[in-house]
Amino acid sequence: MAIRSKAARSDSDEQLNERLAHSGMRCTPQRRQVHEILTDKLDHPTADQVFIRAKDSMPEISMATVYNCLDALVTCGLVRKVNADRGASRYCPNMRPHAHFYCDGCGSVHDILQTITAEQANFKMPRGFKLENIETTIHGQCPNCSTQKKNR
Amino acid sequence: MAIRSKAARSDSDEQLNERLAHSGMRCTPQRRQVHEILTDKLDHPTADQVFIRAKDSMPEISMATVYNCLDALVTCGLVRKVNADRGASRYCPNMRPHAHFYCDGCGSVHDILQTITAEQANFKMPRGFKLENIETTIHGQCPNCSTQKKNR
DNA sequence: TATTTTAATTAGAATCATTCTAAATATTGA
DNA sequence: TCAATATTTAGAATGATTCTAATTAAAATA
Repeated sequence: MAIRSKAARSDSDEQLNERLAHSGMRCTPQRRQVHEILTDKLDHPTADQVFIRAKDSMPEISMATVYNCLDALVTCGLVRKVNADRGASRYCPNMRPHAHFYCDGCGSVHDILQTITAEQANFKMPRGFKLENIETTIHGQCPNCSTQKKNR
Repeated sequence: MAIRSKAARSDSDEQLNERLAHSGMRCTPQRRQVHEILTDKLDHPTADQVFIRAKDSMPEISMATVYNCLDALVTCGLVRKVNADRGASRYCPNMRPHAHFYCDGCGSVHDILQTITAEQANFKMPRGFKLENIETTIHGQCPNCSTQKKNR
């Protein structure tokens, strides 16, 4: 069950509305639903997982719509698409700068609320290359996987 | 045309041989060919591009073999698989620690011979998470794309 | 409000990159 | 040489995603 008040929900709903409108897109029940799924549980689900969760309360929703909704949310800047390998893309509603921890054991993704800024990194870019954004992915073992490894 | 001496080539050939053997794999003409393609031109080609280049001097080679060879090279530690988005994987024979610059204009990938170490980054990992490796991807515009953008 | 325009949803086909399968070849070791 | 093992090959199968065309919904306009 979602642990947010009605007020909090309608707040984020308004923001959703506004952001979509700003990109010339409509706020539909499906987009609201997909957005809610992402903000409810911050586990970086794949399109497939979003589809399964969405069907609970919206049995008619189609996979194509889930992709459309996710795209819309990415386009209007409410969600990030995360790709650590060539597996299915994952979606993250946390738009503050942060790094992603990627468990090489089970493939789970977790936010690490820190980043490396361009200044901090002080990359000497070759002539002509324009640095716009630094993305940091940390690979390792999540708590589950690292204890399992020990006990083998 | 490749700009390396025969001596340099046989050097890397020996290394290839050794590394493959170390992982219990054989050094076949196809693997040699794929390895040479990667070291010849450091443009991070996709499996598809490697396939096209390999066919020049080995018209019989199959896509499955290219994948097999690339896997073999990755497994024996001579090549890295690079994934900046969900497009085709790219392959990089530079095994020294370095970051990748990814041009959002044309999708080209370039090595940046610098990295961020775990110490430098000083990530405060949540309890139980084991950091093993930090991967840095820089997004931006390559020289070509950034001048094109200006002149529009 | 009725009508037109535009956007979004849907199911299913198509596509792309990759992996799998099974048969044919090549290589290594006994 | 013969057996065991690894590699290559073509093509089928898979997984994730995108595309297509028809339908439905929403917004804008008359």
